[in-house]
Amino acid sequence: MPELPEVEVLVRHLRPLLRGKRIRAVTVHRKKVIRPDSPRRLRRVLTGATFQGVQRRGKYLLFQLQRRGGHPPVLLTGHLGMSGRMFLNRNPAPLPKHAAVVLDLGRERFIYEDPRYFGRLSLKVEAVKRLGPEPLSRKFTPAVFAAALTDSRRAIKICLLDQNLVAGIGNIYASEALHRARINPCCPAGGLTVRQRHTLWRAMRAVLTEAIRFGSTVPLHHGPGGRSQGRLFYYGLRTETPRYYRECLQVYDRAGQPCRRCRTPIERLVQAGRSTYFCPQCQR
DNA sequence: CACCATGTTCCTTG
DNA sequence: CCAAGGAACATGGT
Repeated sequence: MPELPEVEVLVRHLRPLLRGKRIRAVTVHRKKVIRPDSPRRLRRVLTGATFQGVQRRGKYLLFQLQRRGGHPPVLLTGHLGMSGRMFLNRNPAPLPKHAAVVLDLGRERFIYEDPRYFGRLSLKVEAVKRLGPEPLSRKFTPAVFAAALTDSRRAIKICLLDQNLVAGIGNIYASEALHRARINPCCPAGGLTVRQRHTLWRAMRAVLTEAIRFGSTVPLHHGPGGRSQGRLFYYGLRTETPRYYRECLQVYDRAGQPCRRCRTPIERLVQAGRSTYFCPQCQR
């Protein structure tokens, strides 16, 4: 589930659904996902609080909550890890197998479920404060991006995954952006020309913006008739094509398949223990 | 059984 | 100090 576009689409989906809803009860099924908070503290802070807004910062969801009794507002932060999902359910309905935290909202409930439990739902904000600039914000200019890459001898793909350099890029969109910019993922970041940095800056923003427009890689549910027929719905937004956006990716998870631009087989390599996909022809 | 997976943190080594 | 590499976390898919 988890890169900037997936989180952005989820936030847009949740925002109107949560606004004004009051938390009646908090159930923590997996303590590790609320670390370093305790279930008791989370219950004490959240019970009775009302959702005011939902924002995104990098891959984090930020839930702004208004408390009663003159207490200051509180910020609940969420991260989906590798496999997390957040959604609303009608209240008396079966919980998913890996429900980690459930917020009782009265007639509905908010469910954070995560089979691998790598994600977080907590009151901790330190990691959010350390994040680099938002790649789609106006403050993220080509100059800001170029400056962040100077003097770095790390491979450019590794830099794109560094959340303190730019917030929100993950393994899928790092490969996609580099292919779009026609830059080899192994290039030392500090060795890129000014022109290449500008091209990559534009490619990153284009790839992220397009993914958001298409509803990102993860469908929330299918239209009437299920998977076999009807349209796919991505967090409530109808897609522009009757296909998974995942199938529109240029290189990610396409090792051995022809590059959509030049037909050369896509290659896979491992950087920092993670797969990188690229076209050896288009990307020098 | 093997290997892979949209992420982050911590630890060790150079 | 920086960089790179590996392990850990925990479960599911192929």
